[in-house]
Amino acid sequence: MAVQTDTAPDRPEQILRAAMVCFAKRGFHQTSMHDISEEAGISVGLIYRYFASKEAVISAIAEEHKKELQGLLERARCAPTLLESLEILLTAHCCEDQPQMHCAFVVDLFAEAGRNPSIANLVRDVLETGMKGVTEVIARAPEMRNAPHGMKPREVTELIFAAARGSMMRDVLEHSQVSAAERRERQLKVVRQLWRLLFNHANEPALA
Amino acid sequence: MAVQTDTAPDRPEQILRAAMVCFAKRGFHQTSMHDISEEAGISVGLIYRYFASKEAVISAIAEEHKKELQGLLERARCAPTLLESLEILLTAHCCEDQPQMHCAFVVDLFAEAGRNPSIANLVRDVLETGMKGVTEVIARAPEMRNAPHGMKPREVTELIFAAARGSMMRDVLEHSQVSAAERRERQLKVVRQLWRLLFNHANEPALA
Amino acid sequence: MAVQTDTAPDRPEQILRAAMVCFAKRGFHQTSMHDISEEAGISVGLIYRYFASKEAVISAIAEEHKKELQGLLERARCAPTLLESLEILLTAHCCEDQPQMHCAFVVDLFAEAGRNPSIANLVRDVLETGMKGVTEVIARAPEMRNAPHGMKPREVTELIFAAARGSMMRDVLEHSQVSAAERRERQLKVVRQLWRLLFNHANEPALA
Amino acid sequence: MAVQTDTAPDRPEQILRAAMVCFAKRGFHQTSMHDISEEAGISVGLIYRYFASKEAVISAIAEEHKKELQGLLERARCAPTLLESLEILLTAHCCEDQPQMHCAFVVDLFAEAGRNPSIANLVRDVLETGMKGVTEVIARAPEMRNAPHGMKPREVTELIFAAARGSMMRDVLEHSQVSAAERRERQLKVVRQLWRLLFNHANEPALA
DNA sequence: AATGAATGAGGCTTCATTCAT
DNA sequence: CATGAATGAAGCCTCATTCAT
Repeated sequence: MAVQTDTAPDRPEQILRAAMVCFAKRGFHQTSMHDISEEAGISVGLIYRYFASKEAVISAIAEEHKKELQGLLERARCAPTLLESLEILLTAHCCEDQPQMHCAFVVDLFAEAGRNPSIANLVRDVLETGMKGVTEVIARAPEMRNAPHGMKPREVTELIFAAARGSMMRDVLEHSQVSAAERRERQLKVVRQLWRLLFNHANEPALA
Repeated sequence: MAVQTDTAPDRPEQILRAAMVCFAKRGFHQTSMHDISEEAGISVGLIYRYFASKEAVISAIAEEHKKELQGLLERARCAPTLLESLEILLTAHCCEDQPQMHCAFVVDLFAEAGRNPSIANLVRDVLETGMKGVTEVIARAPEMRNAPHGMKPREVTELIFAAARGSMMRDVLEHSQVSAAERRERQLKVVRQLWRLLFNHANEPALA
Repeated sequence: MAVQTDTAPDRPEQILRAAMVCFAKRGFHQTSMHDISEEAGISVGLIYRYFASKEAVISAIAEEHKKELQGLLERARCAPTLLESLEILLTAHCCEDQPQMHCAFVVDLFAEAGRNPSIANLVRDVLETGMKGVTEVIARAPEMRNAPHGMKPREVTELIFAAARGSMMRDVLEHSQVSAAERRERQLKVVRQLWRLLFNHANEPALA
Repeated sequence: MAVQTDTAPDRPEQILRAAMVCFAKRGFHQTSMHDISEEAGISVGLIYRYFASKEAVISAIAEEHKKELQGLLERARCAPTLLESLEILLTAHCCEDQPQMHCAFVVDLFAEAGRNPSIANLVRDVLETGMKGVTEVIARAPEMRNAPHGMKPREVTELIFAAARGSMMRDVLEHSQVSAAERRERQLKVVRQLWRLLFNHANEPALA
């Protein structure tokens, strides 16, 4: 029924994608509306037809970030083993192709959340969603049964997420010096260490 | 010979303290030079007698952050047990009195580092200093001898720092909702869990 | 098809004209962007849509000055006698109606050229264009054939231009005290004297 | 009687010399009081003990310029021949050693005179003094008796000064590209041409 | 006599936002 | 729906001038 599906552009989507690129490159407050309009290939005024203000764009992006994270969660949930789930979750920020979340953007988002309550609420919401999902996955994991650490699933999740966020912050520092692939490799090593710490039997020898 | 020690203000210090307050409250790019001058109780022009530019103020703060971290490291090195060392290191960002580093500021600093190479270098430098120090502490710790995880000291440090940074990011989200003391308590719990994971024998009972 | 030719203002032109007025009145460095915007009846920001910076405005004016000089040159080239050519060239700065070059502005331009290499290049370019044109006019003039001074066309041009510039500098001193017409009259006298010196036989009687 | 003649510095003189250097280098309005104080090796505040304002410094410099020009005039008056007098007068701006007048400064002075009436008065005064002196020299010159041009001494002076000023403006454009010696050489050629035009018998062949 | 810390107005420039077309 | 010209507040920074020491 819908005509011109390929010629009628989804303006909001187009704008958000452009904004995402700019935000990841320069941060929220270093990005001007003109930057976004240029990246999107449209006029400045048109942005205001779909978003009330620059802040609205930022919020919308945070919403999109939430959806991406939900998708990620879904993929993690479907992974055959717990280790693979964790690998998916913890290295998501390493692949910087596609409309994926760049680590610089996420760090900026948290920084913004520190001052802007509405962003903070959004980010908290995203985070809680993600953590609930992961907590479930972990609670169901057979590895948890023999885990020697005595931590509750939620506690494990907190630790995992903290490590993931911390790695993201680190990545930001080496953004242009290390390739995404290299970072991913390094990150995977850390995930496996964490996994071994958490779920392997203590007497199993480390393999590397 | 120097009289009036109390009336002669240390302008650079005064400015940096004011800037720190503003940066923590609003972030670098949301803080105007006027904000800083007002917070410091001086005129805008006076800032420029001591700092060449706004960026110079940011860099100077980062330098100060480095010194604080070095002091923290010293204290951690002197702690009687490894667990106490880690507690000092990992919860430093929780006490927000005194000229201490606010977590919001640190997250903003990392975000800025993602785009500004000179800031990135500074932060990398600070980080490396901190990590070297902690790696030494860990390498010397008797707990490492019986550690079942097979990780090298540096690897352990990386994990610890990632968790610490990740916690800081989380803190940013709840800045005004949770008291520093509460956050500290929660954070200590995580540290102990991490410590147990890393250094305690699996069959040893948890302490706290 | 283009309607409203009278309501659509040529912004760059409007800005340059306003800037010209301000620069002639106050000099480059005494003129603020606000002065220009006010003189043009527009907002400050709008200037930046058409010119990248204040310096760009100065350069653009210098370019326009070049074009005016080329027009002047054309008119001089078409004059029936050499004397008339010279009168056109040497008294151009006396009539301060129309979008013409004010002498105060030109003196300021040279002063600026003394420190700003990019302006210096522009002015040199303008000057060279003018001098080449005049040299040609002189070389072709029948008066040169019997000229007793033995100077090459280029040398004559240099002298003429020096005298013209020197007169302009003088004019600057009496800008508001003497009318343009008076200055022109006085200037014409000097031109004729120079002309007689250069091209008339000594025994020929003065004309004016 | 005067003690410490060599240790007690003549502050006003010292300040003016420094200001002169700065003005020649950067122009009046690009020179800050701090620039001057630095060049003079004193504090900013001290300048205000001797001069009421920046404008007062500019005026004082113009006064000094007047004195220098008077000295120049004296030397020109003492020259054995008219040609030598003219050479002294017209090439003064070429030697840029000593506390002499730099051409960039003079052009800037005229530009300033175009807007600042008090400076304009000063410059006019200087100019008139100079022109009177030169007119006298010319009136007395034996060359004037046989001069074929029929110009009055004052008219000749006007022409000479115009050419001199015009040359100075030109010099400003090539300030850093041509050495003072080269400029002087070139300038001398022009002076001699002008002299020949004015005072040589028409039938004398040009030599150089 | 001399210093230089301190002020604050003002200059250049950017940018979120509006609106006529 | 779309454009982009236009606005003006605000940001960073400079600088003439003052004044306590």
